[in-house]
Amino acid sequence: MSAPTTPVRQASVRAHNLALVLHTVANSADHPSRAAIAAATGLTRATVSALVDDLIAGGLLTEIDPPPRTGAGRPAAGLALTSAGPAGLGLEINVDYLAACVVDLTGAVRQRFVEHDDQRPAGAARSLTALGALAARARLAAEADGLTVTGAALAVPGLVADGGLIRVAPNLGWQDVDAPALLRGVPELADLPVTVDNEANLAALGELRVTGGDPTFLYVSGEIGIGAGLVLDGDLYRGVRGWSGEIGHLTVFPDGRLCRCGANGCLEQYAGQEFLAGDEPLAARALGIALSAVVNLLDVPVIVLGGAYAPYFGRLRGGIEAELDRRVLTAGLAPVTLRAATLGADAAMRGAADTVIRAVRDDPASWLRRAG
Amino acid sequence: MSAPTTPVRQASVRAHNLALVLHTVANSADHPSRAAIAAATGLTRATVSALVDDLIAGGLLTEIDPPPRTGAGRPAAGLALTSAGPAGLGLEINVDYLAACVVDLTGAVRQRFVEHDDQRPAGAARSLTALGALAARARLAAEADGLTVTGAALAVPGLVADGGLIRVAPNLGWQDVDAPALLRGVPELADLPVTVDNEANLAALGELRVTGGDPTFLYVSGEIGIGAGLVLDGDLYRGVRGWSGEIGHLTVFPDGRLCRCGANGCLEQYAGQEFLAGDEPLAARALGIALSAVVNLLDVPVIVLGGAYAPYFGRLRGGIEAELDRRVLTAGLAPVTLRAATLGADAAMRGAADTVIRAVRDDPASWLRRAG
DNA sequence: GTCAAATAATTCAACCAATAAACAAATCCA
DNA sequence: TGGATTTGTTTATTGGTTGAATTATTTGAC
Repeated sequence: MSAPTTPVRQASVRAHNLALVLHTVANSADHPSRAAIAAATGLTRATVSALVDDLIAGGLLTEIDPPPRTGAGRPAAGLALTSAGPAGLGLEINVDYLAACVVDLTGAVRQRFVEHDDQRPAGAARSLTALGALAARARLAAEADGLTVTGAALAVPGLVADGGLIRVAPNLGWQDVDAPALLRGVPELADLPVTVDNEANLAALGELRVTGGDPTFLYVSGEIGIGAGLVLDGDLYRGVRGWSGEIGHLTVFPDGRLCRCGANGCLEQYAGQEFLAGDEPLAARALGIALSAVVNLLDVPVIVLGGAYAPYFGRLRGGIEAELDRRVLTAGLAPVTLRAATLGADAAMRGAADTVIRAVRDDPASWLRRAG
Repeated sequence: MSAPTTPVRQASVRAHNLALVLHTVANSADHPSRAAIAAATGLTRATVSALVDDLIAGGLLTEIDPPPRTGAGRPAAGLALTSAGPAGLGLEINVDYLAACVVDLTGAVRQRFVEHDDQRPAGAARSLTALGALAARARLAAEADGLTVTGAALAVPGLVADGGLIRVAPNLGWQDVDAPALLRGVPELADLPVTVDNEANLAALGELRVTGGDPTFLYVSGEIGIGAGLVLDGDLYRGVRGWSGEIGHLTVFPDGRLCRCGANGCLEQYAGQEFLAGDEPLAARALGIALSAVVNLLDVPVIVLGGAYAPYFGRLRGGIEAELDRRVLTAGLAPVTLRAATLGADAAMRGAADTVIRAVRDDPASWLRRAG
């Protein structure tokens, strides 16, 4: 019933309006004044002033000294997100690399460490220890730079259950790995809250931040496996158990090739990385069939091809669009936009860092309580 | 960014908490006291008292006279939703019948009119005029009974655009029909806000109310066409343009039978009502393939089979579950529950009425303003 | 160069809603 | 009959927004 379940008190009003002001600054193209924020949000100037004072005192906003000039009247003081303040640690573990980055409140990447190395022989414990070391370096460098890392998120190519337990990551050969526990074993990270999520989910969030445009889209990540991240109205849809987006195992040819999952005709067997290069037309057709299922089911107006698909985009596009045109019931009423991803291999790691930042942006009040 | 966009003031706090109290009463198995509501919501007894007073004054709650007895102490006054108060008018137009019902705040069906008649030769204008007459009778009967009909919702087997425009209803032979405008032509309905939605979407909401259990499920309605309503976390997911749930045109056999939509191998060509009776095993297989796509994509834990599927449930179940087991990647981690719908042919009409009631339940403050 | 107009931001009293604590009401149990 | 107990109401307090008045700082006109 979408039942409201928590009471609201005055403090919640303030928390909401703090987030509202912070979002207004974040989504603004220029550096808005307090008055501009008041006009944009519908709050009074008095209220905005009070809220901005809190946000400045808490180190989330700063006044930009040379304010943007206009006509007559007292000049406005421009406001901007601070680049010294809370930051998110984004981590990624994949078949052939480990990566860590720190992103500040403005979305800028402040630290970035990548270690190319085949992780399959290492095993979960060694991989995560190595990642922990990388993460520790990133964190220390960021904090030396005046940032406060408030949390970490880890992207993995696999199924993640509640609590960050990695149920299975087939291409790494992992099963039932408690990644947060292993990362907490690294002293420099022990105090950080760590979340774990599917690589495609986080990559979708990474794309969301940079595209800025459509808040509803499907991000398809073609690696050895094929995953997808579904962003509905600006929020990642993870599914009830967190297992949404397993587009690689959508059936495209019911009696087709046997997949390692045990079923026949999974998309992965036609458009996975290893099949992609040899036969783009078939891959495009299979992708087109699977993607039309998504559009018919969810009415998603935009599809972003990422991971290994991005470099093949030009060769895949025509074949995919042909299937979409034929198979999407509403294709005649409104077209489906097909785009290549823009972030490349960093998407998941940046999306991971972004989840941490997003938590601060969505609930600045709790950061302010913490900052004193 | 799921950006908050509206300011919050004290009045919003009250509006939220009014909805919170109303929901608590609605979702309660018994008739809770003010103190019980306070305990359940986290509000103080004083606040709950004040809110309840408003809700009683506005005619949404009533005190139940013989209160449920407990041990010691002053006896509690039980609270319940009123059965005299706001009500929703649910309308449905389908190939072979017109229907109208009125549902009160408690969810009880207070009026129900069904007119069996083939609508295909009539055309949109005549069908909607006839439905308007039926709706007018239902409304008058309900208001004679002390109810206030606050709005209407219409279920149609077709694609609906913003504003209630029916883009296409293939089985009725309709195209670009402005249903709200035609209904407003009926004098007894002219003042009612009317929304229009897809039949499967509203049937899903109808099932949601009666099942009460899982707030995330897919409702599949097998009629001549096959539609689906997707309920995510208690809310209907309509898609960006309102065209979600077109599961009938999911591709199950890419080179299979030609569908009237122009594509090959749509589910509808294997599991539509006219194909269903002859060959249940194939229908079950096709449904299983399509439904595993849904589960792989969305991690939906429950699927409800309605419409023409409900009577075939026993014969379809095994075949569908076999495909789900084989094709859903996470089938080994957690099973998918398959259920038959419980509401029968009334589901869409009741779901429609429920959307109206739901609006009052979710925002009682605006009803109170109106009620004075 | 001074003053009016304009715009930005702050101050302050008023209001509204929730809270906490005290109080009143109505029952049970000894 | 009286204490214990639970419900519901009353009252003072707190916190946050509003709106109007005030202060601050610039442009432009004379």
